[in-house]
This record gives sequence, structure tokens and C-alpha cells, in this order.
Amino acid sequence: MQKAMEGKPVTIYDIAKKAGVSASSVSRVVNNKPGVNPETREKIKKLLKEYNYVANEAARGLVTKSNRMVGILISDIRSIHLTEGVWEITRILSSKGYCTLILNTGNTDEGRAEGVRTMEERSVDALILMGSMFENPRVQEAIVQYMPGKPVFIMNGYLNLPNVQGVVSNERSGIHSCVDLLAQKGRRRLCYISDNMSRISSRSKKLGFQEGIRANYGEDIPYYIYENVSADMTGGFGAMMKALHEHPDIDGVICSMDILACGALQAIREAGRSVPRDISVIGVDNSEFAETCYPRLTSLDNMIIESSVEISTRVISNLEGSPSSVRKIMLFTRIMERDTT
DNA sequence: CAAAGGGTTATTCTGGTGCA
DNA sequence: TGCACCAGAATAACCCTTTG
Repeated sequence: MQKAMEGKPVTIYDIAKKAGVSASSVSRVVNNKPGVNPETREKIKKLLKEYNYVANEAARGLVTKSNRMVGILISDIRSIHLTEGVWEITRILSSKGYCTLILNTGNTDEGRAEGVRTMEERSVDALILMGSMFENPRVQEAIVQYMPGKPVFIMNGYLNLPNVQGVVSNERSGIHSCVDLLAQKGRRRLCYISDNMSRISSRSKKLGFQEGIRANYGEDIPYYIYENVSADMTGGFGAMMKALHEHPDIDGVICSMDILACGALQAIREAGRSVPRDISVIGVDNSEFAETCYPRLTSLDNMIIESSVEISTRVISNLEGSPSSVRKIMLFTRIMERDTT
């Protein structure tokens, strides 16, 4: 029963005409506001339904100065871990009537800065930056240039601007704890495999690893680091193969992402070694991979879901008029111990 | 009922120049 | 002098909804 008016969208004016009332009354009915006779209200409701009326959010935004849209920038929508967070955020925001606009920026700072500009162009009410790769001067500059007054939130990162709030987890000390765990299990020759080191979170995880080594084994014990490995199973597999070849005495491995650890597990298996008997393996993210790979992977949970909930509630409270002056929120990681340690 | 709300695009206005 | 033309500036129209 579709009744488009000459191909044009139905407006409150069309409905008003049909109902023999003013557009104002229709608006009041649409927004559940008082001041309309109950009978008229019912009549208008019926017409709204009959003509499949859909409000024009752009026009509404002219008056209300908000189009109830939140922008989400992500460098690579294929990065499963972050999209878990995006899923949670969109779920919470849409339950509060906010629409999300997700933009894939690509992996350059220029692209990320351009993303900020595009979001302003689209007049989002708030902006969420997914991941520590947004913690850089170029993005900061773009926020100052294009969105100086709007609330901006950054996942797993921090930017020193008055309108930016960051939610981070203590991955650095979390990785330190992973080293502690391996030391407790009697492991002596540790290896760290990391993806792209240009990310701040990657660098801080590596620092946590090195601090853990020093704290548990002192300055003189050798350890091995393989970095800038491609962020997939093949990357983890290749790095682990290389590590086992170069240092056959390795008995403990920490990978910066679960998916790398999955590759590493495969390499260890192919090399005829056993997990966790010969080698312990720990991943990061506590993702679906950790749960489904074999053996089930021990993983550092960096609280992506909890961080997403935190960000979402902050977005909402900011937009609904109770802004918080807190600029940085820290969540604590935890090790989910499974069968690889 | 009438005005406002913001930014873009379309239209009209203005003043000037060049040429027949 | 009369007219065409042009650029640039000013103004109007447009979109639809909310609100006093």
C-alpha cells in the first residue's frame, strides 16, 4: 500500500492536507507532543501509517541542530577485533535512537584526517575513532581544524584536546603479566611476535614485554622479538617458523594479536613440537580465534567490549546534556587462561 | 499561522566596458 | 546614444520541520 506523492517523499505538509489540519499538528503527533485533540491525533497517526511517512532528518536537524548521527572512523574494517567494538557501539547507540555512519579511512594518517573532515561535512553529532592509530598529530590537527567543539572519543588511545575523551586499557602492564605467567610456568626463552609497530599500542605492548622480561629474568637473559609481521595467520606462521629455526630453545611465545598466535600454533605443530608441553603461547584480544583455535588459546583480554560500552555511554551522556570532563579512562586487562599455557 | 533554522544554488540586480 | 555583454555582488528560493 505504497502511496508516494508523484515520486516525491511524503512530508508532514502532505499529511496535514489530507487530515485537514496544519503541519504543526502533524509534527506534534510525530513527536508525541501534547496539544492535539485525541481524535485528531488518531486520525493523523492513521494517515502517517497509510502514507508511510518518514521524517526528513536533515530538515529536522535544521531546527534541532542535531541529526542524531554519530560518526565512526576505522582504518580497516577488516580488522575483526575493532569491528567487534564497532558492533557493540552501533548496537547501543541505535537503541538510543542514534544512527551511526561508519567510514573506512585506509591506513594513512592523511586518510584518517580526511575522514575527520568528511564526518564534519556530514554533520555528525559526535565522532568515535577506533584504535590507537588515530593517536597522531595529523588527526589531532584535523580535529582542531574541523571539529573543535564536537565531542570526539578515541578507542584505545588518547589525544590531548579539550573535546576529546580517550578510553584505554593497560595493555602494557597486561603483557607484563603475561610474561609473569610464562615465568611461573617455568618458561625461560621467550619470544614476542608483533604486527605493525607504527601503532602506539604495538609499541607499548612491546615495552610491556621487555619490562616483564627484565622483572622476571634480569638483564642478561636473551629474548627474541619478531616485529612488523603481517597481521594474519600467515604472518604468525612465518614468524614462528623463523623463530623456531633461529632459536630452537624457545619455550614461550607472546603474540600481539590472537590471529598471529593461531599462525604460531600451526607452525609449532608443523615443527613437531607440542603446546603447551614444549612451548606456551599467549595471544592478545581474547577474540573468537582464541576460543575456536586448537588448542584453545590463552589470551590477554584488552576489554574491547567493555571499552565500547564505556565509549557508547559517554557519547550518549555527552549528547544528552551531561558532558563529562574526564579526558582519559583506563580499563584493566585480564588474562583469559585456556589450554596453551 | 508564521517565522526560523543553515547552507547551497539559482536568479536578479548593478555598474561598467566596448562597439556600432 | 543605444545596446549587448560581462563579472561580481546581492538577493531569493529551496529543502521540511519545529516552535512560539
